[in-house]
Amino acid sequence: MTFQLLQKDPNTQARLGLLQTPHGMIETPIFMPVGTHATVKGMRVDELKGMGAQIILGNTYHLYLRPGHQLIRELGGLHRFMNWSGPILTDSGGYQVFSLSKMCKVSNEGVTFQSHLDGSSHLLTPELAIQIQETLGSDIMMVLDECLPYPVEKSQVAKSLDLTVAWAKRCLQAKTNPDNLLFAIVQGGVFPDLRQECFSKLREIDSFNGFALGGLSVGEPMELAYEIVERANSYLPSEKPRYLMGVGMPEDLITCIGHGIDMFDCVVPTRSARHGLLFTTHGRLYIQHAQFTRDGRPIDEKCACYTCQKYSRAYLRHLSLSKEILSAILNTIHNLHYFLNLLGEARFAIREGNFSSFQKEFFKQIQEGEVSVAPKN
RNA sequence: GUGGGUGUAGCUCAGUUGGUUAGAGCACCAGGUUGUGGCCCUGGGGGCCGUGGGUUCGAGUCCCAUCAUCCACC
Repeated sequence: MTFQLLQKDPNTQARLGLLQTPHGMIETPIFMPVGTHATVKGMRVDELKGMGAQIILGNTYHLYLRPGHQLIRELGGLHRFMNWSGPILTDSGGYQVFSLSKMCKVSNEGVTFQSHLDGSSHLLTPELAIQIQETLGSDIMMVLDECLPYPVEKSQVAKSLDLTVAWAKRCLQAKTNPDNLLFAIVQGGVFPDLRQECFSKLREIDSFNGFALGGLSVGEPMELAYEIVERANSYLPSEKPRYLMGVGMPEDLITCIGHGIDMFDCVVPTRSARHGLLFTTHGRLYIQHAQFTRDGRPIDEKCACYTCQKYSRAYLRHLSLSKEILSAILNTIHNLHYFLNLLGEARFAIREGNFSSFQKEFFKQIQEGEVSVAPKN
């Protein structure tokens, strides 16, 4: 059994679990930092481990185009290549084909797209998506799916479902390594009935190691996404892990854990860090704001991260405005620490059986904002 | 010293035959950012048009002087 459900919260749908992968166990609920180009931007792997990262995400689309999956295999596989010995989840490349490539054309066979790097043309099939992920040495692979934008006609979403299901089946058949895990992706846009229909068809195939909810947080109001997640809890099998792809903000994570989600990934902590947006116990803080010019306090007085131990808001503001490399590094350390620590606290609360009060306290502190904004100049 | 060029937003510059309330990019300030292109999107504040005269109904624009600055030649 690869997934072990340890505990369920009495008042919410929150779950505590253990997921076994070829490179080790991970505790769920979990947040997976995104390492697109075989690196979590700005972070050394010992720093990642030090702040409690258990599993990271690599991008099939990017690594396939550069430096190439075969090259990575020649150099010992993705783990050795990037010096990360823990578990790695790889996406299928589907999302990036739709979001990054210059043009893409979907057929039953797969998706033809033009590289955003050099314009070269490629055909990504379900079989190739699996082959690339196996070649990289992924611990958790994702099926190739069609990710539709928002808003989109229901009829088009319905039509897309059959393709996503057919591709999922082909991905399963293309899988050659029994050790690696493979997750299916439930699509269906913001339509609960289509979501359930998609799941039912995937369930018939029934050999996936987990189920992901895809195609959310692509521009729809978060309330709609929450509704999809909440409803999915009723039909997703409790004995398999559930992964909400691409989500999200701290508020989204805490809400969706309460709806039974086990795994998340999102670029928000890392990308926001590079743009100066920091997450704190009391909500978001944009470090470039003039109010921090002479603020000698840390980002978050309750935070135990390296950045908060050593540096002031005033210094971090200066670095961010100067676009210094260290700005991205220190901000990323803080944001990732915040996200990973938040999930750690959530797991603790579930273990203690009081996740709902943890949720309430979390939102209370976020909404309160900062008690004192800045010292007088 | 002589000849020529340039002075417009913090910076780099547009600005039509003289015609409403002088614009842009960058910077700055403030929102946004959800399966990563070190971005991107939206809004905002900012001008004695070097200075002083003159012509004109009307001057950033034309004329004179002056100051600053750059280039070339003595």
